[in-house]
Amino acid sequence: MNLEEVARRAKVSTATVSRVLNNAAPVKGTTRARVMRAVEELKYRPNLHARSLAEGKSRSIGVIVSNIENPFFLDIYKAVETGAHSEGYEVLMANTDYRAEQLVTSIRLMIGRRVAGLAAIVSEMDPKLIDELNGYEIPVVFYDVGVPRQNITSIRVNYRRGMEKLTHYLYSLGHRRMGFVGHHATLGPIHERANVVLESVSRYPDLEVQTEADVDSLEGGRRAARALLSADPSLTAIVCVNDLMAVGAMREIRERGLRIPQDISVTGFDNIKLAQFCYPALTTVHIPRDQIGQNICEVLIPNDKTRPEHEMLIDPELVLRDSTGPALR
Amino acid sequence: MNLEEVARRAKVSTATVSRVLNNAAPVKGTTRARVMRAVEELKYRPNLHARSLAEGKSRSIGVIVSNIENPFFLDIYKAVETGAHSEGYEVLMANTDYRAEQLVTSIRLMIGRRVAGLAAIVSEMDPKLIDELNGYEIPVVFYDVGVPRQNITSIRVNYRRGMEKLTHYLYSLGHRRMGFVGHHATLGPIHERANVVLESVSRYPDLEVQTEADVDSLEGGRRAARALLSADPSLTAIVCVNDLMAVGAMREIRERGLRIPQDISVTGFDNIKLAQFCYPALTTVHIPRDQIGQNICEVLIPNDKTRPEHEMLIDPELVLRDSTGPALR
DNA sequence: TTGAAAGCGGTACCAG
DNA sequence: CTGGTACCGCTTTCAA
Repeated sequence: MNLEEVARRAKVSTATVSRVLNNAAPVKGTTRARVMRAVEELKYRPNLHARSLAEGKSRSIGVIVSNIENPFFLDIYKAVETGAHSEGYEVLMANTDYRAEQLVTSIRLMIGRRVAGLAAIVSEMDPKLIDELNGYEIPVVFYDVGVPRQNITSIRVNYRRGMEKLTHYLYSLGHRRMGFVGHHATLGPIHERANVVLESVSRYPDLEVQTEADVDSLEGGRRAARALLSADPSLTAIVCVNDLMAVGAMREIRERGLRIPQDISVTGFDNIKLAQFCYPALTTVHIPRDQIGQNICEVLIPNDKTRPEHEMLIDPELVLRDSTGPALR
Repeated sequence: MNLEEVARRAKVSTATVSRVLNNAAPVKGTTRARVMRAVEELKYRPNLHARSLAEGKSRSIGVIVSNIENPFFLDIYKAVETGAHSEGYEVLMANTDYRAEQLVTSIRLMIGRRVAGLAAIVSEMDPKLIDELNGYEIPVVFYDVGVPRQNITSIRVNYRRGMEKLTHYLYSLGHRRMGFVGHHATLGPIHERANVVLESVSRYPDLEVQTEADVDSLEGGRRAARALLSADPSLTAIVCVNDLMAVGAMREIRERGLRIPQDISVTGFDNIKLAQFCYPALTTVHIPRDQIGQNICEVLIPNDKTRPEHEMLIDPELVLRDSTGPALR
C-alpha cells in the first residue's frame, strides 16, 4: 500500500494525496474527504523513509547517552523527548555503555538517519569523536565534553564547583579520611569530578583520599565501596561520582554493619529521584536535567522565537539530606 | 554527499560503490580500495532512508513500552537491544506513558518506519490497538496482553500465580489487614495483579484488603501508601503492583516512623535490581526480563536456527528478602 | 484546485 | 568484474 494505490482509489493524483496528508496546499473539501476515506479504508501508513528521502531531512533528532540505565541520562532523554514532541519531532536514542567505539558507531547511525540535530550526552571523550563530528552540517550539542565550534554547542556543568561544595562540606564536618567512588570513564586524568576530590588533598594537608572505580551501576558502586572499605576500614566518608553508585555504596556499608551517617557519610551527585527515596536520603548535588533537555531542544530544533546560546555553564547546587553527618570516629 | 559523488571520485559506477559498501558481490581488490579511499576522503555516510526504501525494509525492530522510567521496562528494552545488535539489527524505542492514544501513535510511527518486527510491552489494552495491528504483515509480540494470532505472538507472565504466592505467604505470616498499591493501568477490572489480591479476600474470609492507585513511579507508590495508611493505620502489609512503587511506599512508611517489616511488611513485583539495593531489601516475585527480551528477538528477527513458540507463559518465582515478616500487631 | 513528472539516494537486475 | 538503469514511495515544482 502506497500513495499510488490511495490515489487510484480516491481517483486523484498522488500529488493531491500528498497534499491532503500534509495539508500543505489548498484542496477542495470533497476531494479531501474522498482521499481521507481511501486512506482509512486501505489503512494506509506513509513510508517515513520515502518521506525523509524526498524531504532531504527527517523530523527527528538523535540523543546518544553513555548509560541509559543511569536515571541521570534517562531523565535528560525524557526531557529532550518532551521538548521534541511539542515541536513535532521524534527522538532517536542510542546508548554507548561508555564505549568509545560504540559512540562512533552511534554517531554514524544518527547521521545515516539524517537526524535534524544530534545531542551527545557522553563522557567518552575521544579524538575519533571530534573527527567524526567535524564537518557534518547539522547542529550538535555536547554535554560536558568538547569545545564549542560553529555548529557545536557545549553544555557544561561546573562539576568542579559542585564537588568542591561537597568536599568542603565534608571537611567542615570533620572528615579527614575519605574515599572516592568513580566509574571507569572518570578514571582519566582529565576528569573533573575525580580531580577535584584528589586535588582537595593538597588544599587540606591533613586530608587523605583513596580512590576506587567500577562500572556505573548499583553493583559497581557497591563493589567499589567494598574495595575501599577493605583497604581502609577507618574511612569516615565516601564521595561518589553519582547518585546511582552512591546507592550501591550505601548497600555495602549497611551490609558491613556500619551506620550512615553516624559511622560513615556518603554523598552522591546528580540528584536523581532515587536520591530522595533511598535510605538514608542522599546528600548530593543537583543537576537540572529538565533544563538541560530543554536547552538541547532549543539548540537542535529550528525555532524563530528562541536564540540559543552557543555555550552554557551550569553551577550546580548542594542538596543536604540524611546521608552525611559529623565525623565521629 | 551521495553515492554518485563517491562513484565519480573513485571513477566507478554507483553500482560498484554499492557493492563495495555492502560487500554484496565480488569486486576487484584495486577498485575496492579506490572506492574505500573515496569514501574516507569524502566522509561519506550512506543515507539509511534511501537504503531502507530501496530494500523495502529496515534492519530494525521496534519496542514500545508503557513507562521507560520503570526499570522493568528498561531491562526488557536492553535485553532486546542486546539480542538485536547481535543479529545486526537496530532497535527503535517508543514510550507511551500508559496512554492508549500514544500507543496508537507509536504503533503508526513504527509501521511508518517499516520496522521488521514490533514488540509492544504495554498494559494499555484497547480495542483500537487490535484494529491497528490487525492486518500488518510484520511479526508482532505482545507482552502480557492480547491473544495470539497468525502473526502475533503472545508472551505472558502468570501474574495470578505470582501474586497468589505472595498473598499466601503473607497470609501464612499472619497478615489479615492488607493494602494493595496499584497504578492507574491496573485499575481496570480485568487486571490480574489487582484481581488476585482482591479475590483472595473471598478465599480467606478473615482477610481485609484496601486498594489504592497512583501513577507508576516512586512518588506514585509513596502517595498511594500514604492514602492507604491514612485511611487505615492498622494495616500490617502492603502489597505493591511492582518494585518501583514498593520502594516509594517504603519511603512513606519510614517517614511515618514505622519499621519494615516489624510494623508493616511490604512486597514488590518484578525483581528489578533496585529491589536488592533498597532498604530493607524487597521481597518480590522474579520476572525474567532477559529471557523475555531474548524471546522477543527470536520471534521478531528471522533466524533459521530457532523456531520460536507462538505463545509462552512464564511462571514467576517468589524471592524472599527482608521487607516481609510475621504480623506482630 | 489538480495532475504530470522530476528528483531524493540507494539497490539490484541485466548486459557486456 | 563492472556499468547502465529501472525502480522504491514520497514531495515538490511547473503547467494547466
